[in-house]
Amino acid sequence: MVKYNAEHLNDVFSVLSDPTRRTIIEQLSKGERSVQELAQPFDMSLPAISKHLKVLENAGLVTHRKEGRFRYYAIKPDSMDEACEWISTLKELWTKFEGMFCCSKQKKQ
Amino acid sequence: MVKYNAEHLNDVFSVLSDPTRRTIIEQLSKGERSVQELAQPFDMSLPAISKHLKVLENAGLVTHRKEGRFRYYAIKPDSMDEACEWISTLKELWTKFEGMFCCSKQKKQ
DNA sequence: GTTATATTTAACCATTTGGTTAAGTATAAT
DNA sequence: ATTATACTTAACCAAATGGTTAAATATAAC
Repeated sequence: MVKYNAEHLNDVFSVLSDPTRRTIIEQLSKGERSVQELAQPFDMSLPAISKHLKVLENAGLVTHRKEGRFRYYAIKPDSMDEACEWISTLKELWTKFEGMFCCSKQKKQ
Repeated sequence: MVKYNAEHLNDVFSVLSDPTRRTIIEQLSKGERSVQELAQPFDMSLPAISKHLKVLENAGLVTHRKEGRFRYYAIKPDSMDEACEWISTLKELWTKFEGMFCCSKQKKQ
C-alpha cells in the first residue's frame, strides 16, 4: 500500500463525504456551471456554496475560469481516479483472501 | 443520480477520509485481525482505535466476532461498491460530455 | 479468589466543519 | 456616476471529529 498519496486520499474522500459537494459534482459532470447555477438546488446561502467550491478546488477536484462577473466551475477529470483505485485494489486483495480461506466467507443466517 | 443512498455514501466516504481507518481496512483486507493487532502500527491509545472500529462498523464496512477476550474484526466485502460505483458513474458522465464538447477540454498551458 | 489481559465506555478537550449574516470587491447595466 | 449583479471574505457559532486519560467490563490464567 505504498503507491497512494495519503493526504490526497484524505482530501478526496473527505470532499466526497458531503452530500452538497457530491451534488455539485453531479451537476458539473454535465458540464461547466456558474456559482449561481450550482447554488440553485440548495436551500443554503451563497457563502456556504462558495466555501464548498473552495474545498472542492483545494482538493483538486474542480477548477474555475472567470468570465466577466461569472465564475464557471468545471470538473478536473482524473482527480478521483486514485480514490477509486484505492478501493478497487483493496477489494481485489480481500476477495483473493476470501478465495484462499473459504471458511471466512459468511453464509446468510 | 437517484439510485444512490446518500446517507450511506456520506458514511462510507467519511470513513475512508481518515488515514487511520484506511490503514485498518488495508490490514483487514489480508484477513481477520484482533483489536490489538490492528492497533499495533499506530502511536495512538487503544480507545482511539476502538472508536475508529466503531465508526467503521456503524458505516457497515466491517463486522466482528468475539472469541474469548478477543474481538476479531473482518471486512464486509461489498460495502464499498456503491461508493466506487458512484465515482465511476460520474466519471462516465463527464467523459461523455468531454467528448461532445471538445472545446471544453483544457490544453496544457 | 486474585491478578492479568483484551477491550469498551465515559468524561473531557482542542480542532475542524458546515452553516450563518454582514461587509467587501469586481464587473455590468443604466 | 449610480445602481444592480455575481461572488468572496470575515467574523461568528454550534455540532461533529479525533484524540486523550481514567474507570469499567469480561474473560483467562494462576
